[in-house]
Amino acid sequence: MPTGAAQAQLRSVVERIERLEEEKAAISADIKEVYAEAKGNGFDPKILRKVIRLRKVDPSERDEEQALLDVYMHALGMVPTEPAGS
Amino acid sequence: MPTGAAQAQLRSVVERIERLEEEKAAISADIKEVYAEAKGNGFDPKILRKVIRLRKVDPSERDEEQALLDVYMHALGMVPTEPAGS
Amino acid sequence: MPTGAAQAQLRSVVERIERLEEEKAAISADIKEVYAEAKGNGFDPKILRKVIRLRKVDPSERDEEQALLDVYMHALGMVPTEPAGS
Amino acid sequence: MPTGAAQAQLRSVVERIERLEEEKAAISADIKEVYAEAKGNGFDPKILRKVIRLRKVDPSERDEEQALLDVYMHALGMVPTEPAGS
DNA sequence: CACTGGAAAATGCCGC
DNA sequence: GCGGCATTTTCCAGTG
Repeated sequence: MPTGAAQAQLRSVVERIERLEEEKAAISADIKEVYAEAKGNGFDPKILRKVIRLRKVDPSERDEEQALLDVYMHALGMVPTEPAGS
Repeated sequence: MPTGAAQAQLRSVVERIERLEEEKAAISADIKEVYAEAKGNGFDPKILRKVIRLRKVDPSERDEEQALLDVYMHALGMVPTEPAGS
Repeated sequence: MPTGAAQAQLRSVVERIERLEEEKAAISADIKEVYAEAKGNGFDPKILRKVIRLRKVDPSERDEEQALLDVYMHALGMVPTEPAGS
Repeated sequence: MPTGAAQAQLRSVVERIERLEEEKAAISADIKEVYAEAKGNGFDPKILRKVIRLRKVDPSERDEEQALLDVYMHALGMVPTEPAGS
């Protein structure tokens, strides 16, 4: 393969990534700004983050947490024959 | 302040943040994809990341850190990575 | 300060850290071994990790989760007259 | 297999792992402490970490990576960090 | 053997 | 200004 082609490809890759990272950084800045603004309006950013985190994990937990709970109960020796939640 | 207003504000904040985080996640996925594609074309992702990181810090700072690193290495009796004969 | 002293100090620091990291690595290896052994006895390592993680977060959640719940209720518009904060 | 035996085994596994993780956390704390102390004595923790990382990878490998990095940097028109005159 | 997921490390921010 | 915390990024092991 011609070296020049590889070089062009490398430049392309690097530039694309850098471009995307810029966009990402911009979004991160926006998020930070929203938190700051919220803080200015009297909301506690830390708690805000927690709430948002909770909202994110809640849906995925629905099916997974249940299975995990069973295991956890096993570890404690509390194995009811049938899990209550249907 | 009316409680209702605070509530509306909170909802707005949370929704805006969640929206932004979605966008951010999408960009992250894009970046990952570019790395994967580059890897498929024979580029080493690890080195790629290193280059991109280096490009982010301005050269003077880079030199500065390097100088300090050299000092530490000397103090420890380490040879400061033989420069690849320019 | 005499350069020689700084050099000696640097060596000391580096050696102490490296020593500690060795110990840490040894412990990590032990942990891995326990997981491997458990797997050999029919336990699923992945689930095992999850249980252990759960056991770790549980205690801290006790007091914190409660406060969080309040906030979460706020987010849903269920605000009691007075905010708890001092 | 008797359930009771499995249960006992599980408890044993979990307890052993938790014990080891405690020890590991203690060591991590020690390491942090050494870094903090070193910083108090005028050493740059960031560079310190870099040196220690470098000492971990054997020199041949280090050179190899460096060579590849140089190739990439050249392809991108970056000057490969002027070596600090020996 | 590549990929996904999780653990560990490092960087940056926030509060004191 | 510094220490601590949270987030982010990187690395590695397990898995298909």
